[in-house]
Amino acid sequence: MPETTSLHTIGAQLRRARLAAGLTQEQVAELAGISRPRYRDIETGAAAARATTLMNVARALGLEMMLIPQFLVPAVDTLLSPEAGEDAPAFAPQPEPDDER
Amino acid sequence: MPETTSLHTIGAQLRRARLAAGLTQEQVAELAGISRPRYRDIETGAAAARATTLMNVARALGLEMMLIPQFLVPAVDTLLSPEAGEDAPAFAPQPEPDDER
DNA sequence: CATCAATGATACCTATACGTATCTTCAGAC
DNA sequence: GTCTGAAGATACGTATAGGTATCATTGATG
Repeated sequence: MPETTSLHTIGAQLRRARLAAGLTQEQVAELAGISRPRYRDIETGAAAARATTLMNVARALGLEMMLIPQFLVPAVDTLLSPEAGEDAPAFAPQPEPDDER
Repeated sequence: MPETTSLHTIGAQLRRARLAAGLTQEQVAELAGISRPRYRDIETGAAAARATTLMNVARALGLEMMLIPQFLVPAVDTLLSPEAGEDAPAFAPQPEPDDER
């Protein structure tokens, strides 16, 4: 997976969280202590923020950055999608809402 | 929490994962596509890597970077420490092995 | 129509992550 | 003792994240 894709994935997740919280880019940027153009770059995947910046942005949106052992990722994914789970094989491909603008 | 602390926390986690995998700094650096001095800075918390760099390093160590809703962090923490859990309040302060060198 | 807020986008400057090279320190092995 | 590998540390040049300012576009509202 090219890392630009990873950036887009992270950005899309941030955007979903931001819209769910009813915040503007400017508000999130201020909460995270960065400028709006920079937050925009992060959300659109145009730039790779520093780890500390990403953590600040995530926290501003009620998210926390964590490093998860790969073999536990499916279990965590199940936690993240309450409605999709229940009788899923716990290793489901994860439909990915794909809110790509 | 000052962000230098966050960097130290991440670095300590990477170090634990690296030692558990029996790898040298040089090997992890090469797997992650960065130089040894740079990996060292990340592991010691001396520098804030880019998000993409951190993701590459994490993957080299069998970890995955994820953004978790804060209210789910305790649940995920429980997943991460199977032996510590069981009868813990699920909101335990997490003893933190504190492998700081 | 005009107006305003939110977002997309560009340019320029500074701060810093990153690569490369180099040196030192420490712990084992011999 | 020497030798060797892993890790700590520094310096310098380049690439890029981040700040500030500015303009354009879109959508809603009057």
